[in-house]
Amino acid sequence: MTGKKQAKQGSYQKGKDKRQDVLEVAAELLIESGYHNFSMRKVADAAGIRLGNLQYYFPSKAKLVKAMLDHALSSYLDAFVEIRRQGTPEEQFLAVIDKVVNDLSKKRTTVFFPEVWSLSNHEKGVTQAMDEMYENYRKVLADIIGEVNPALSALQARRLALFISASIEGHTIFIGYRKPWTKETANIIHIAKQSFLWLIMQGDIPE
Amino acid sequence: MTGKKQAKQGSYQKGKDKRQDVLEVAAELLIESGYHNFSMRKVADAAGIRLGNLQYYFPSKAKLVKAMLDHALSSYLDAFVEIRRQGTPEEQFLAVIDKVVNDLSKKRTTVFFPEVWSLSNHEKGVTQAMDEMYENYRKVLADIIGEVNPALSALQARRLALFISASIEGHTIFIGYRKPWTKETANIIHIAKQSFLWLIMQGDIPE
Amino acid sequence: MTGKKQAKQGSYQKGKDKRQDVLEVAAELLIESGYHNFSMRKVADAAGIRLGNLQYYFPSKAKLVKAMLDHALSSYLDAFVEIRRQGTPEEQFLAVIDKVVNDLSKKRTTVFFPEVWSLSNHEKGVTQAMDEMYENYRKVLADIIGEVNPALSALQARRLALFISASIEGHTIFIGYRKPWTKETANIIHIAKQSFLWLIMQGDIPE
Amino acid sequence: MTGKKQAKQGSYQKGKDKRQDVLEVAAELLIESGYHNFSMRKVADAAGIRLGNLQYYFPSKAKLVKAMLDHALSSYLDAFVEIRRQGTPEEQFLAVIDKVVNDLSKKRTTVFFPEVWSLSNHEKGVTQAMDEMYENYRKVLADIIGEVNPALSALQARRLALFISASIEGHTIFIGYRKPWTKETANIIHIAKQSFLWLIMQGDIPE
DNA sequence: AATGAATGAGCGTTCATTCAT
DNA sequence: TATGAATGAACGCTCATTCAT
Repeated sequence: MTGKKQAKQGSYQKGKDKRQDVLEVAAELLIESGYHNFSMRKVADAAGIRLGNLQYYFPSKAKLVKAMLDHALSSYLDAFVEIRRQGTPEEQFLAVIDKVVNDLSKKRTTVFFPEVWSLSNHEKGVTQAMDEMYENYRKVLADIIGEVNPALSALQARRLALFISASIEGHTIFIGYRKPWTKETANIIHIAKQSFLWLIMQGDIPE
Repeated sequence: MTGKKQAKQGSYQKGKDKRQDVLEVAAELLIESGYHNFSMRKVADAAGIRLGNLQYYFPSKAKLVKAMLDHALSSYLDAFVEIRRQGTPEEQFLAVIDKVVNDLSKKRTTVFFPEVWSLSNHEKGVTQAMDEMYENYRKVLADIIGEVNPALSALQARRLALFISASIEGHTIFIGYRKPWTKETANIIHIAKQSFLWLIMQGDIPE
Repeated sequence: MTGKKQAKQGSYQKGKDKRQDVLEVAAELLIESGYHNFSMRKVADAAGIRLGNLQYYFPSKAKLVKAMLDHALSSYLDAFVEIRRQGTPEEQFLAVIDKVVNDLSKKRTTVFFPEVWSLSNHEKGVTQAMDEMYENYRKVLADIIGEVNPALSALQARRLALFISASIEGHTIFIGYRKPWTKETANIIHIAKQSFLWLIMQGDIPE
Repeated sequence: MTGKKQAKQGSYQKGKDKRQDVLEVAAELLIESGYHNFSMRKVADAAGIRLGNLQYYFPSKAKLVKAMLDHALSSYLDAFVEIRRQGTPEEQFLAVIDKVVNDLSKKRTTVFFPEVWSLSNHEKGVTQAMDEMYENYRKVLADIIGEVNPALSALQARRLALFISASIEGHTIFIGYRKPWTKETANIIHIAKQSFLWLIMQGDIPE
C-alpha cells in the first residue's frame, strides 16, 4: 500500500486522483477570481504542483477549461435524478423549484454560471458543454411538467420547461450570493411556485 | 468670452467627439471578443489611435470600463421613459415585456449583459454600476405594476418587479442572438405576458 | 493691484513667482519619493498646473532638475555667511558643527543629499553643482579653521576642512531623520567638537 | 540517490550558476547607470538572457534588488572577519581604517553605496538590508575599539564605532573614484588614524 | 502664459507554451 | 510523472517630449 486510497494500479490511479484534485481546485479559483484572472500558473500554485506538471495533465489551457466544465456541470444533473425517485409529479416539480432557487444563493452557483454564460459567447467548447447541460436539465423538467398536466403536448411541455428554467436562471444575478436581494429568496420561491403551476395547469401555451 | 478661463480636459470639441468614438468602438470590441480578450491595446487599434493617446482619454482600463458601462446602461433606461409616456398601465406593461424580450435577441444585448454579470462578481465598480441600473429599471417596472393593479402595496409591486425582471433577464442565455431557442422568442413573449399579468392581478404576493 | 504681491511688471513678475513655487514643490516631491519616482507629471500635479504649462517654464526635465539643485544648494550657503558675522573663530567653528549636525536630522537634509550624491555619480550637471556647493562650504570652513589656529598653512586648513566636512556628511545616513541613531545627535556633536578641535590645535596634518 | 526527491527552483547547477552571473552583471549595471536607469530589461540584455528568463530567476524587480544587496553587502563583512584574525587590537583597528578608506576609491564602492543610501530612504527592503549590514560592521568595530582601550564601556565603544564609521563613509563623496579629492586618500588616512586613536584613548565619550 | 492632444519608448509583470532532464 | 529552464507575446501603465491652439 503506497497511498491513502487503495490503488488498483499504482501510478495510473494516482494520476486519475490528481486530475480530479486539480479540477476541483481550478473550479474554486475560477469562482474566486473570474475567468479573466484564471491562469495555468495560478491553478498550479493552488494545486500545489509545478506548472510543468499541470501541463502534463492538461496540455493546454483550453483542455483544462473543457475538463473543468464537464466535471462541474455533470455534477449538477445528479441532483435531479434523485428528485425523480419519489413523490407525486407536482411534489417533484415543487422540489425542483426549491432545490434550484435555493442553490442560486450558494457562492459556487452565483459566480460559476455567469462565468460560463459569458464564456459561452466566445468559446465554442464552452457553448457546447453548456447547451448540453441545460438541454438535459430541461428534458427532466419537461418530463415532470408532462406528468403534472398530461393534457400538455410534448412540445408544450418543452416550451414551459424553457420558460421556467430560464426564469429561474435569471434570478442568479439578483438573489444570488451577496446579491442585493438574497433575503428575498423565500418570497421568490413562493411567487415562482404558484406562477409556474398556474402556467402548467391553466396557461395558454402555444402548440 | 466663451466661458471659464480654466479649460479642462475634454473641453475641445475634437476631444469630446473622440471620447464618444472610443466608447462605441470599445463596446463593440467587448461584445465581439469578451472581456478576457479585451485590452487597451486592442481598443486603441480598433479606434485607430495610439495606445498612449487612448490612455490620455481613459487613464486606466478600469476608468474606460466604467465609462463604457455608464454609456451603455444609460441608453437602456431612456427606452423606458419613452414607454411611460403613453397608453394605459396595462399597455405600458405589455410594451415593456415586448421591448425587453425582443431586445434579448440583439447581439449587443445577448453578449454584453452576461459579460457584465460575470464582471460584477469580481469588480466592484461594475457591481455598483450594474446594481444601480437594474434598480432604476425595477423602479419603473414597479410603478407600472402598481398602476396596473392599485390594490398592490408598494412592497408587493417591488417584489413582482424583481421576479418579472429577473425572469426576463434569464432568457438572455437561451433565446438570445444565435442561441438554440432564438426562434421561440414570440412564444416566450406570449407565455410571459399572460403569466406576469396573472401574477399581478391574481397572484398571492407576500406582504 | 492684480495679485497678492506688488508686481513691478505684471506678467513677468508672475512668471518668476511661479517658477519659484514650482521649484519648491519639486524639491518636496523629490524628497518624498526619491529621484526614481520623480516625474514632470507629478511635479505639474503637485504644483497645480498642467504638464504643458510646466514645460513652458522648464522645457526639459534636466533643466528643471538643474534649477532645483541651484535653488536648493544655494540656500544652504547663506547660513554660513551669518555665522561668520560674530564671535571668536573657535566659537564660529563650534557654531558650524552645531548647525550642520543638527541640520542632518531634518527630513529635507536627510533625504535630499543622498539623492544628490547618487545623482552626481551619473549626471554631469548634478556633479558640477554639487561640487561647487561643497567647495564653497569647505572654503568658509577652511577660513575659520585658519583663524582658530593661525599656525596652520592654507593647505593644511583645507585638508582639515575636507576631513571635517566629509566626516559630518557621513552622519546623514545614521543619525538623520528617522534613522536608527537619530537620538545620538547630541552625543555625536559632543564627540565631534572635541575631536575636530584637537585635530586643529594639535593634529599632525600633512603639509 | 542525490538527495531529496522534490527538487526546487535553482536545484540544477545550471540555474544556480546563472543566478550568480545575473547578480554580478546586475551590480555592474547599477553602478554604471544608477538606479534610475536600472531596469529588468537592461539587466536581461546585459546578462545575455531574455526578459522572461530573468524573471524566472527573479520574479520581481524588488526581489532582484534585494538579492543584489545581500550579495554585495555580505562580501564586505567577510573582510572584517579576516582582519580580526591577527595582530594587536590597535593594529586591527588601523587595518580597518586602511581597508575601508582605501576601498572608497574603488568604483564599486564609490557608486554603489550612495545608490543604496538614496534607495534606503524610499524602499523599505533596502533600508532594512542596509541597516543590518552597518549594524554588523559597527559591532566588529566596537569590539576592536573595546580591546584597544579596555577602560571604555560597551556603550562608549558603540558610540565611538558609530562616529568613526559614519566619518569614514562620508568621505565616499569626496575622495571616491573620480572624485575631486581622490589623491588626498593617503592624507585622509593619516589624519583619520591619529584622530580616531586619540578619541579612543583620550576622548571624553558620553557614558 | 497656459491647455489639450498626441506620440513613441520604455517599464514591470503575467502568461501559455515548449523542451530538456 | 514531475521539475527546471527558457521563450516570445501581450498587458496595463508611466513617461518626456512635441505641437496646435
